[in-house]
Amino acid sequence: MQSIDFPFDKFNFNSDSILEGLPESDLILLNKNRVTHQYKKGEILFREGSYPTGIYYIKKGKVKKYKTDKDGREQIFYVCRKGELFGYHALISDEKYSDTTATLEESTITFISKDDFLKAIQLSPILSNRLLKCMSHEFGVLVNGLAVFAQRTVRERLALSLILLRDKYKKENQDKKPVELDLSRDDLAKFVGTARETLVRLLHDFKEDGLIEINGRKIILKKPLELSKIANLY
Amino acid sequence: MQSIDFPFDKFNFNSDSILEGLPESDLILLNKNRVTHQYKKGEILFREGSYPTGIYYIKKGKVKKYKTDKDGREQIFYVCRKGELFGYHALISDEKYSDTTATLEESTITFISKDDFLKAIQLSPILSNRLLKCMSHEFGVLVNGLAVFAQRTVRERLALSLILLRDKYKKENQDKKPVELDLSRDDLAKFVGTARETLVRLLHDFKEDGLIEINGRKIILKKPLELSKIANLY
DNA sequence: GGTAAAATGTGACATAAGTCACATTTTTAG
DNA sequence: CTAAAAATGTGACTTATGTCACATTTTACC
Repeated sequence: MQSIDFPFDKFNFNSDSILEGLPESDLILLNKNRVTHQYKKGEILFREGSYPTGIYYIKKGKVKKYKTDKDGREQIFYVCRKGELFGYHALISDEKYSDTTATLEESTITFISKDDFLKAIQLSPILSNRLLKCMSHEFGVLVNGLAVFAQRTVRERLALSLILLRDKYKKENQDKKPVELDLSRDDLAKFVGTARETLVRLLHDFKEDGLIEINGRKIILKKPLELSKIANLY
Repeated sequence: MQSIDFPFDKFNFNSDSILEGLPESDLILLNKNRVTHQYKKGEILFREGSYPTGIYYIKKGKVKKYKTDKDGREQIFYVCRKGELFGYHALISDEKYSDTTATLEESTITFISKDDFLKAIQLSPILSNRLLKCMSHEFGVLVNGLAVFAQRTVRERLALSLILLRDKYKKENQDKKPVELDLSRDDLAKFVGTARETLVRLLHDFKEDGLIEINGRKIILKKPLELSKIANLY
């Protein structure tokens, strides 16, 4: 298997770092009223334009964050995996959600109420500093994403997307097994930012060139290094 | 003149709010070693990939924030005007700059050193809270920008860009005079995310349709309302 | 004030990528 | 197990937008 040296941090939020190893006292505050809930695939956690009531933590599963335009076209701009926190921006800025978030697969998600979270921020400089650091990092990630959409071709974006998603679909303790991307062509197209038809054709080109393997809906990267060259970022 | 009800906040950072009316004690900390400098048009304040040494505040003028790709293509993703603060993300996240920032016109800019700024954050919960709020807001702004690049046509993006830039080029105490966008075709093309040739042709279409007026490099919006319809956002 | 350099504008052409209309395969549910 | 629904794949066609190669206008500067 090709190993690959890729700057994932330029494209990944780092929200795991917010709660990880937080002092017990802070965790107690946050966990006071937390509720954990099981979601089926495709369930919406919050919608763009609605008001936040709390934040979410993924114990198991994955969610997609996306925008829907006037004509109903969906653009996925981020996929959160296990361990990530989401939904805190709108809450902190006291605004409506700027995106919609839905599960990509069956997921277990913990909800922390608005009051608990805001109180914890006020009382814990550690938490507040971590949020500052995390959101500063996110700024760069989104700017990089924006540049990709503005400057790269669909083919380049697909190559990049496959690399980024492989990282998301990596399972722990399964370093031996190849990573299988398990999402619909539709969702992949919405992540890449293209039409499903175009996506399908490009996938077959990549397969022809031996860069990927396709098993039904599942995609396995055979030559991530070549793909990163096609992404043409650096 | 057409008045226009447009959600500018969805596309503008709000960094003015960070320092505005900050307690005197905090300002003293921040201003301890500040230096104000005059810049000519086109000067670079910092480059993507370099390490931050402080933050910047615009007393007069405008700067563009942009990414340059492998092939040298520039994508402007934000224009800061008088009163805005910039350069704090990389500093807070302790990372390299994710973009390059350069003056768009002759500008007067104050520099606050890294140490002073970081110390002020540690000592002032007000400042730290404002930064949190501001960066949460910026998240939504960048997500909106990303969606625009992923989903809107060049024509739509140009209409939107003209509306957003008019707001940036608005002069205080000159509500009577029409706002003149005074930037090069090249920079406008880089902001819209298109080729200069395409931009020029679309501008002439808009002129034909009476939506804008062109005086040399200067552009005046005659029908912002129509333009906002063309932008096709809501 | 005149000349070089930079910025702007235009025509011709190429092409990446979207759309539409179906065929085929896979999944779901009764 | 089977029918219906959803997801996937394919061919034909259109078009928005980029590229190249210059003409023209504006700006800068000795």
